[in-house]
Amino acid sequence: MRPTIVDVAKRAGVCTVTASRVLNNHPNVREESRRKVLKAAEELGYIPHSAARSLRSGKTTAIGVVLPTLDDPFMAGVLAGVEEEAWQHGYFTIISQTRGAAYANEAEYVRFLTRGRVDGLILVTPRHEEEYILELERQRVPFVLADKNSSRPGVLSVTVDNFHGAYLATKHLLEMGHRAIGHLVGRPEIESSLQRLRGYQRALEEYGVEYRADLVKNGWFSREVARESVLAWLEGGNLPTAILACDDNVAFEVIAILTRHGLRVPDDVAVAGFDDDKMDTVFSPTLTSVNQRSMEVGREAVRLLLKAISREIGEERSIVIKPELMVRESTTRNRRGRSPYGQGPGLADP
Amino acid sequence: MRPTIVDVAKRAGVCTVTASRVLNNHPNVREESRRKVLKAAEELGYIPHSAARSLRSGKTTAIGVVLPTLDDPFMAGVLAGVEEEAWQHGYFTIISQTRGAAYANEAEYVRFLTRGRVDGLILVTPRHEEEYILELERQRVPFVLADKNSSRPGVLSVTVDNFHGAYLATKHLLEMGHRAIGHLVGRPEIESSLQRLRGYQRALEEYGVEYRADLVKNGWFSREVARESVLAWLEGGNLPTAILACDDNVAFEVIAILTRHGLRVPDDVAVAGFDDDKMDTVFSPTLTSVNQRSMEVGREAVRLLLKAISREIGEERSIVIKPELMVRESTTRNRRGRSPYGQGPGLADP
DNA sequence: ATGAAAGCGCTAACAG
DNA sequence: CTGTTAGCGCTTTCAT
Repeated sequence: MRPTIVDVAKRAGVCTVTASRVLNNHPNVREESRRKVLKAAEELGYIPHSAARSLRSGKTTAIGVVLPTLDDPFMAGVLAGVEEEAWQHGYFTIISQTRGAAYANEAEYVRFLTRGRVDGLILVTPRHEEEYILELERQRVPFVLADKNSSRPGVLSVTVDNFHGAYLATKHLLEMGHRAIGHLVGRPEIESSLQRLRGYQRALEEYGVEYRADLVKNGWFSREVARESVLAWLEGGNLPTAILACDDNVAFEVIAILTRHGLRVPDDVAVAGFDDDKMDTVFSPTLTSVNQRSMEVGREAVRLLLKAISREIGEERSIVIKPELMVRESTTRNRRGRSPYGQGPGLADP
Repeated sequence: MRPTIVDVAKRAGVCTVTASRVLNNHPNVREESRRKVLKAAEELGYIPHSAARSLRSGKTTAIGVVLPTLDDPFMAGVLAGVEEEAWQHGYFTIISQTRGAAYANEAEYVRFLTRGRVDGLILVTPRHEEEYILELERQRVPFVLADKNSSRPGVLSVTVDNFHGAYLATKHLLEMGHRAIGHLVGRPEIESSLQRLRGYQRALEEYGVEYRADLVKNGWFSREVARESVLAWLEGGNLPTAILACDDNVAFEVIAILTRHGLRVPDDVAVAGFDDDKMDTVFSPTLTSVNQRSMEVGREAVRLLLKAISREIGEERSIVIKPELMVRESTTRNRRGRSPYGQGPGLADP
């Protein structure tokens, strides 16, 4: 049988409470006792039982993150920030991915983690809010929403200023002289996608450029969908001179399609994306993109959550991260000419 | 205070045992009792306390995955497979990333999860094995190593046949007529990288091509390191006619450097990578790559782990996943000519 | 089909 | 500085 704290205490010749104190770095323990307990624990290969500890103490020293997928640069960034910040504060991070709507297991994961497994939760872009946000509130489980403004007031959240991101990118395109600027929208049911659309519209307004519905099409964070949209523009003869994609993956696809149709980026059409993916600087033209500072989102979410856990929440219930625009070749005319070595590899046919 | 099972039982007018039975779908409960308990639980917003449940039952219905990073297509694939398979068997998946050697928190995460949080562990490419594998064995914690053959016999593991993957790729390059084939090695301290090196060597042997030490350089899964290696070849005048990179990220970098130096891929130098990254088919030339079937790795790891948890381990203690070679343009001479629309975007200067 | 009693492993509160 | 007592919330006997 695996050793318990009783075995450790027995072996060290002290009572379990003393052993517990040593194992938890409490003060007021004689040096000799401390030594003996640690030695006994070491010899027995003792590992404390988390469940027992949590049950008694009411603490888990863990925070949970629930998100739809891990195969995404934004998510990876958030998680890196969460892990780093949590670790610094002595917390472990437990991640669960719900893998999309197919399973609809999001609520189950939240419930699973909620009681006794973590001290608080970070929900990244939750889909079926309604189902369990209320429950979390009722249970008084500390939680923070990341990358989504909750409709419920008072809910803690860290969001990227998507409006501002799209605004910056669109403004940049306007300043480069573009007037027919297309936008491939992520998903109409996702709040952040709508905010980007508004940021795009605002920039147009500011420059006195009329909003054209035919220049706004579906992007859906999907290459296939984006392809259809671009093809529709091409066939309709109303191809914009600049395109703001919903993410870099889609932006790459857009560049590929345009290139295949004999158009050059950025000379004929400028293209910008979202995410500042690490691939952005590998290929030519390098991709102009909105950096959402995802690690910062993760870090702030943890800071907010830890405050909620220790019931020190102040005024600040909603943190907004300002994205940055990374201007690169895909939107910059008169780029430093072609490579002196001739044409490099282009983009692939599908 | 959050409701406990006692509250639920009281409200339903039964004892806690009956409530527990209902909540755990035990048979032998009158339909009326069942109804009453479920109603009470619903009304109170009851969520069972995981820690208490685990402490008593000795089960968690959760499996843990510990891995160094999430920002990697192989890891994302493994995790997708794990989550899918585990969910099908009624298990939750808890993931922890240790974020590299910087923290050296790998062992701490393993210990943290080990007792009372999960029923078993999947360790993906563990770095500091020695530190805790022994401990896990001693504690009789079921665990499976993924993507790494343990030095200890009897340890459960799922590995990609890296030897075979590199062998397939090298053989393909040989069949395309190449004789000076370079290899950028991942990391000499990682077993899988060494296995790939051996697979590469074996293929050369089979084709009677002599192994040249000068054609094997550092890749380190790092763009910077790969760049140095390629530059060394260029300056040394011993550039191979084909290069097998340690992963797709490095392969992209290689293509970028070669292109910048006026060389064309695959016409002057063929390039292949590992991972079958989703970017492989976006850019031209599309990238030939070894698909490691990472999802399958994850699925098999779960199957093995669940057997270990239920103590039904049979003969099969070590599963080997056969990778597949995805042949694409970057290694295929006489590719279907240039795009009829002229040169597409090339690869970027750094 | 239901309940009473016991205790999983640990630590907070108190007493010494 | 150390120990005794109690009990976190739940499920597993074992009895009825």
